[in-house]
Amino acid sequence: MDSIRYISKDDVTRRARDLLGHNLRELLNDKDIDDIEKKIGHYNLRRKGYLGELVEKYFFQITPGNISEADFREAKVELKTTPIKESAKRKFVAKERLVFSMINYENIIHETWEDSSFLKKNSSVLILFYLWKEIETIIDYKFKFMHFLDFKNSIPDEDLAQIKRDWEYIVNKIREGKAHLLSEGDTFYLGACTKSANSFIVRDQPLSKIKAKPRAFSLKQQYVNFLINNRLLSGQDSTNKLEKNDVNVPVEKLITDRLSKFQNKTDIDIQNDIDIRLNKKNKSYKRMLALKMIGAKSNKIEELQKANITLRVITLEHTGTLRESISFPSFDYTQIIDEAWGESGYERMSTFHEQLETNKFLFVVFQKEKNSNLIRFKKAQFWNFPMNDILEAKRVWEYSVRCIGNGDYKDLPGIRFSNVAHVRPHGRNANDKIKTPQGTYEVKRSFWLNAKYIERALK
DNA sequence: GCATGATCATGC
DNA sequence: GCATGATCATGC
Repeated sequence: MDSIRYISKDDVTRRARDLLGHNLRELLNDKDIDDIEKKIGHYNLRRKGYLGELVEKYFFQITPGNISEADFREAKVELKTTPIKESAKRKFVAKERLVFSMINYENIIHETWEDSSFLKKNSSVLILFYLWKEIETIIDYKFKFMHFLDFKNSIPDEDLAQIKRDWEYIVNKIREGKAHLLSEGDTFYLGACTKSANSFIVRDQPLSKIKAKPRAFSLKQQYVNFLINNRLLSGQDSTNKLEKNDVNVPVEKLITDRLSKFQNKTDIDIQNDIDIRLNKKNKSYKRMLALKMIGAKSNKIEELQKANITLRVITLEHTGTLRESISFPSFDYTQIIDEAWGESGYERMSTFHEQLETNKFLFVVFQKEKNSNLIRFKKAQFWNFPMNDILEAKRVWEYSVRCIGNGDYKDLPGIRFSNVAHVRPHGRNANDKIKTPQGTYEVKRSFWLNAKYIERALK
């Protein structure tokens, strides 16, 4: 039974404004605070998942019931609380992806995007952004911004078109009996992120006997950053956007089409074609060339950024083999030993696992010419880590964590340990060291995807 | 040819 | 000043 009625969006907005600049501790009376502390206990006061519930119950004084309906039934508003962090460069950034409702594998295969339960529940979402800080409990988080997200009206058309394609990609994968192979990296803006109390929970899927992890729809962290920048911080309008005649062309196609025009051309011919001169001695020569080929106005491409896609230039030997492995950022020895591979209700999944599940790559592939210093553009390929190989990546990670925990840095898994990934130094030089759990200092290292593995992925 | 360690250039 | 992406160098 609602003690306050919210008939319209305006009613909700008016009340929500009182939250901004404050936290629950300031806004609620002592009795409520007592009640909260008793009911959910000190430990759970650190669980962000509870904040949404508390805001609904104690601040808005509503009790959402049916999960298929919006939290504010009459006003048809869905409420979300989500953390942001202060960042030196960009003022505020999303701390996490924005998670929506669970994907019901059984039912969703019968839906279309237009009449999807996702759109129904989320046609109007009030997002309350709160400032996250390491030490605080959830009733101390201060709310900073609010934003009405209306999928049908407040998302740019071209992004909405991509979100629709993402939704369809996810649903089709379930229709093919591959729910267990879903990965957040499969899609661009809307992802299927794992969501469960721990990594052992699995559920049935309708078209395969293989159990799948529970997943929910989510807007990718990088896309939320874009929303924050553009909607909340009156950010600069998109100067890094690609120019296009038809906004309905998916970015994926736009980029591969643009690049395919240069197929089999040498770097010199390509420069002549687009009338530029780049310094070949520059270490990022090929990367700059690739950006020019795509038609990027700067070294960033908004469409890729929003989708968490990183452009990687790959150079094959003239024989077609790939010599160089692909690196991830270096890890912190003292942190990695406290991580768990999968998620649990309290811990996020390990950084490496997260990188594999969320990152997408745009490989721009060149090949060296025999007896010449010319390179030839071969192809562009979008790629993300296939979930078929995730257990092998886990094996490498687990072995690494064990070595680090034992202080056996010489035993870290080299390229022969696995055909998927390995650990290698990755610092500025041999003196670029960081502290280990044993208190010693070791050269920075990172995970790398094996060159042979990427070579196969490119075929 | 490959494994492994080391380093460089750039831009944030 | 440092992370990031992209090699380079060496030795077997």
